[in-house]
Order: sequence, then structure tokens, then C-alpha cells
Amino acid sequence: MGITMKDIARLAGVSVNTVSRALNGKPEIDEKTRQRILEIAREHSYSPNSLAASLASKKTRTVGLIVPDICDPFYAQQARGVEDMARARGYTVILINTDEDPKTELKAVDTLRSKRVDGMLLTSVFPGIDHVVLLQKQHIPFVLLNRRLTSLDTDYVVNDNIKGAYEATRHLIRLGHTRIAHITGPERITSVRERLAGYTKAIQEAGLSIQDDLVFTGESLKPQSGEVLARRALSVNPRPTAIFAFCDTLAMGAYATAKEMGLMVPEDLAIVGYDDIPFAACFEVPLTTVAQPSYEMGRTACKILLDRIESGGNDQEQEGVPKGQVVFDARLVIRKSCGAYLGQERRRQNLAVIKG
Amino acid sequence: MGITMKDIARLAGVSVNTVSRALNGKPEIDEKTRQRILEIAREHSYSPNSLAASLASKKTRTVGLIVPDICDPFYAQQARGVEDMARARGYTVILINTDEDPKTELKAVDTLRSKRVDGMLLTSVFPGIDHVVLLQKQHIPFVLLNRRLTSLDTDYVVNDNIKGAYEATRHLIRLGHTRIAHITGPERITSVRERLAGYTKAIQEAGLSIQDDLVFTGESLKPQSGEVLARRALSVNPRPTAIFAFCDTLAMGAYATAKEMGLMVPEDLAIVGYDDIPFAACFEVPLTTVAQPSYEMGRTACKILLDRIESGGNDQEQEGVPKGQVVFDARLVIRKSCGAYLGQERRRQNLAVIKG
DNA sequence: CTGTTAGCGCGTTCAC
DNA sequence: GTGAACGCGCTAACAG
Repeated sequence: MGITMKDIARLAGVSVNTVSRALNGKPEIDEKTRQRILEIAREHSYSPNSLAASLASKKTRTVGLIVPDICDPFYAQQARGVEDMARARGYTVILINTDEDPKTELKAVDTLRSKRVDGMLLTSVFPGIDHVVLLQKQHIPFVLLNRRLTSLDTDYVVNDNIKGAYEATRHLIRLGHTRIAHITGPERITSVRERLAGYTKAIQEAGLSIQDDLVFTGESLKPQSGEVLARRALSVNPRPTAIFAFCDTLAMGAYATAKEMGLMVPEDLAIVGYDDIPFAACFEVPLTTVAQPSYEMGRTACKILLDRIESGGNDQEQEGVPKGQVVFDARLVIRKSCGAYLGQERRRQNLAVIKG
Repeated sequence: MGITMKDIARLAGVSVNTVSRALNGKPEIDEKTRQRILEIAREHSYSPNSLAASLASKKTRTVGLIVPDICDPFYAQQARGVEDMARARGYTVILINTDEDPKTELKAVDTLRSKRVDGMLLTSVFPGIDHVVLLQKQHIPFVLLNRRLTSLDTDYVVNDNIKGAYEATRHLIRLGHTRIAHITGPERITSVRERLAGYTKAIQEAGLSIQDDLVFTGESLKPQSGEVLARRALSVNPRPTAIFAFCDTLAMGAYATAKEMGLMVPEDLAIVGYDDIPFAACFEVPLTTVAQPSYEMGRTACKILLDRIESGGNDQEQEGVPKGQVVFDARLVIRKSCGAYLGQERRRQNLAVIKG
């Protein structure tokens, strides 16, 4: 196959070691011989075998990224943030999709461990905390993205889910809704629980009766799941007048169902999502949603990971580095689907009528 | 760090080799000793060092995937297809974004080469064919996704760009448009050239004058670029009444510009995209577009790559394996943005008026 | 069925 | 400034 250091050494009439020094930019080497070696390397389009290098140095300059589904624009953006940061610092990222499946995720962590990645970014559910404990015990750096473990002190990057969900729900309450359904994902996901908490808090604060029967949990976060959950939600009697979805893709599905059932959004049904994916503003009825800075979150999580990796594995230094625990703000973005502009538009229409 | 085969060997009182056999499921080994070894491995949560394995076996069970931007749902879906297929067959994928930047892509190929990936999926532009030639010369398996090289015989998976663009344009012509702008990406991208060809073919066939002044080329394929290009297109005099965009994200931008300029879509301006990303149907004005099976394309490309990898690198076998050159069909999906349903709806409205 | 012996390609001591 | 020697953890012949 390719040419190796040994070959170059032979060609240049030096030792392998000298070649190594030349290629790795080490200072203690004569500039002339370095140039000669570099030239030979280039001529033969030498490619360093990073496997061998990693085996010897115990560093792979590779990080693992586990996501539920890269097709979800929210995760895609986070992934992009991760990869950009990684690439900028000379790292490479291995991507694995899990569809929220615990078994797949378990295998993913195993695979990454076997590939000896320098660290991992965990974006998905965990069946338990077993993996994480294992990673900690083996001193494999990792950062949790979008989730955090109450029982464990780890690095994480999340957004303020409770606040985001709280504000979304309160917004709907202000608009006069009293029966607000919440469609969401599996409860093992931390953010699912947190947003549910924010939702509940707003409901209780408003003195509305607790509406356990208005919370609908599905396995997936894809639009199809949103359709199913919305159908369930909208068949409750009396019918809820608003749906707060765990994420925008779920909201998308809810919208499809509403349309299919002949319900107007927001007139008959208000919908609020979460994430503010780039397409939310372009929907048939632009989606009111809670924005989180997905790209930035990805970048930040990766930065924390790389800093941890490069701070060296030794525990002393670890002590000095404060735990990277970042909570990004959640911000309500009001568009059309919640009906906030309904009054306004009606007013405008009335004016037009009067004028005409 | 972790426990190694040597440790297990010592613990089990056997040789390293025996441990290797047990762990790798080789047949020539006593079932009892295998179980004993497996037990010890599990106890110590042994993780095989795939770096060492790869170094020795010259196989990494890793493929590289180079995309312009994973945030583009089209590429995200392809990536998902790739990763699903890879994972199903025990491979792992390294993801790199290039933003269509030739230099970044060059570095990406280099990085992947250095990591000794078993093969690569190339989804992005190439500054020239130099990389590809190098890959060929070094017998590194690769498959081109969404592009093909006329000068080189390689595996590729594409969709019928010429046909797709042709049908999209002809559709607009049928609807009565005579001034159809085309907004697109850099001409070094094969698919850009192919779709331009399909567009031109339809224009010429219809006997419309060739409209070089109606083709607008930008560097990126993101919505922002679509906005800029549409602004340029819509400032031509006489103003085009339709825009055929290279892809849905560009179409998204065009729509934003139209809205900003106070133009109604499709009444004042028809828009047709390409790709049929999952959100195209949910747009404010559902997008007419050309669908390509992105997920399937990703899967197929990866399958071809893995088959090639596993067919062994030897040239004899290579001869037996037919080149994987797959062209997926392109299918026009008619929604609202092209105005095809305009007449119908007007008719319906008129009926309503009459009835009322 | 099992152990021995060589590497895989590179980093990292050490001497010189 | 340069070279020799060893080891990273594993696979792959070969013997036995």
C-alpha cells in the first residue's frame, strides 16, 4: 500500500527516528535534512498512518458523537457545531444515530470505546446511568448534550428546558387557553421530564386544574409520532384548544393532524413547538416555538470536551478545570401558530372593511 | 487504562493467541476455554483495541463521509442512509463538512486517508479530479454521491438530474411561463451543470429564446444565497415570472425574497425547487419540487462501497464486480408554489361565488 | 486445539 | 543533530 516512514528513511539515508522528527515538526533537527525528508514525503504522497501513531501515542484525535437522528434539523445543527469545532482543532468526528434506542446507544458507546476515541458527546437517551459511570471509571472524557444526570456530576450543555416550557405554556395561558395538551417523547429523556415540569409549573401557577389526561407520550420525536399523539390529544373531550409540543418536528406532525381533521391553526387549535429549527419560520402557519441555540450548543459542548481531553487525563489537572456545565437560555419566538396575532389581524381586517 | 489481551491471557493461563481466537469467534478452540476467556473479558469489561487490530489487519471498518453541510436536510437524509447501512454491517462513519470549499475537501480526504478508512463516500465538489485519481491509484475504494466524473470510470450514485430539471422547467413552460430564471450553485458541481442542461433543453425545445441572462450562480446552496440570487433574478427587466431553483434550500431563500418584495407566490412568481426535503410540503406555500430518494441514495452508495471493500482489494475480483453506477429516478412533485392549481382554485372560488 | 514468533507503523526513551 | 531499540495491542502464519 502506501509508503511508510521506514521507506522514507531508507530513501533519505537517515533513520526512521529522524523522519519522525522531520514530519512532526520537532525542533531538534537540521533544517536541510528536514527539507529533504519533506520533499521525499511529498513526492511519494506519503500519508502518516494515524493508526500506528495513535497506538503509540494513545491519542486518536477523534471524538464520538451519538445522536438520535441526524435528520432532525435540531441535531443536525448541533452536529455541525460539534464538527466545526472539532475540525478547527484538528479532530475528527464519528457519527452514530440511535433513534433513541437504548440498545443501539449501548452498542454505540462500546464501538467508540473500542475505537479509542479521545472523548464522546452524548446527545441521546440513556437506559440508565451505567454507561456514564463506566466512562467515568475509565476516565474517558465525555460531555452530555441536551441532557443531564441528577445523580452524577458530569459536564453537560443544555438549555433551560424548564424555563422554555414554562414560558411557552404561560404564553398559551395568557392567550386564554385553559385546556392545553402536551405531546412529548419517552420519559427516560431528561429534557422530556424537564419540559413537562415547566409545562406543569405554568399550569399550576395559573390555577388551572392539573391535566394529566392531557399529556401524551410517544416513543419517537418524528413528525409521524406527532401526528399520532395529536390525534389522541384531539379526541379528548372536551377537546384541548392548544398543543404544546416537545419539539418542532412533533409540532409538525400535530399540524398535519389538525389540518387533516379540518381544524384551523391557530383559530381552532394553537400549536407551540420547541427548538426553533430553521424551517419553523417557513411553515404554512409559521410556528411559534422556543428557540435554543443549537449550533452554539454543539460548538460549546465540543469545546468543553476538547479542553478536557487536552487538559490531560491526570486527575490533578482535572481538579483545576471547572466542570463544564453550561445552561443556554431558552427564548420564546412568537409567530402565527399560537394565535397571538389573531386579534391584531382581525382588527386589521375590520379596519379594511371599514375603509372599504 | 484498559485491560488487554495479554492481561486476559495471563489471568486465564493461556496464550494471547488463544484469547484472540476466543474473542473473535474463531472455530478452532475449545468451547470451555472460550467461555472462561469470555467470562474474564466481561468481568473486566474488556474493550478490544481496534487501533491495534486495524494496524495488524489493515482494516478499520470505518468509512469516511464528506458532505457540504449536514444541516441541509437533503444531505442529512443521505448521511442517515449511509450511517444506517454502515452500522448494519459493522462499520463506523467519520463525518466531515466542507461547505463546498475545495481546500477543506482536500484536507478532508487527506485526513481520512491518514485515518486509513476502508473507503470514502464523496458528496461534495471537487476542485479537480486529482483527489479521485489519487484514491484510484492508491486503491482506496470510494463512491461518488450526487456527482460523477465524465473523465473517469468510477462508482457513483446520482439521480437523473437532467431529466429532473427538464421536467421541472417544462412544467413551468406548460403553465405559460416564458421567462424562467434559474438560480443555482457553483458550476464546478456536476449536478449544477446537469440541472442547468436539463433546464436549457426544456427552454430550447419550447422554442423560447435562450436566456443566459436568467441564470444566476452563487457560491453556496444555503437559503441566504437563494435570497441574494432571487433578488438579482427579480431585478431583471422584464421580470421573470418563474424561478427554478437548484435545490429546495435555495428555493426557500427565493421565497423569502419574493415575500419581502411583496410578490405573491405563485400568483406573481412561480417557484420550483429540487430535492423534496421533508419540509418542502410544509412551507407556507407548499413547494413544487423534484424528488430524489435521498435516504435510499445514501444507503445504496454505502452498500456499493462496502461491497467493493469486502470484495477484497485484489484487481481480479474487482473485474468480476460490476461498477456500481446507479442513477435514481427524478420525479416532479407538484404542489402549490408553481401555480398549477391556481386555475382550479379560482374555478372553485368562482363556483362558491355563484352558489352563494 | 494451542503456543511461538513475527510483524503492523509509529512514538519515545536512551545513547552516541 | 542523529540512530538503535523497545513497546503500543493485536493479527497472522507457523509449529507443535
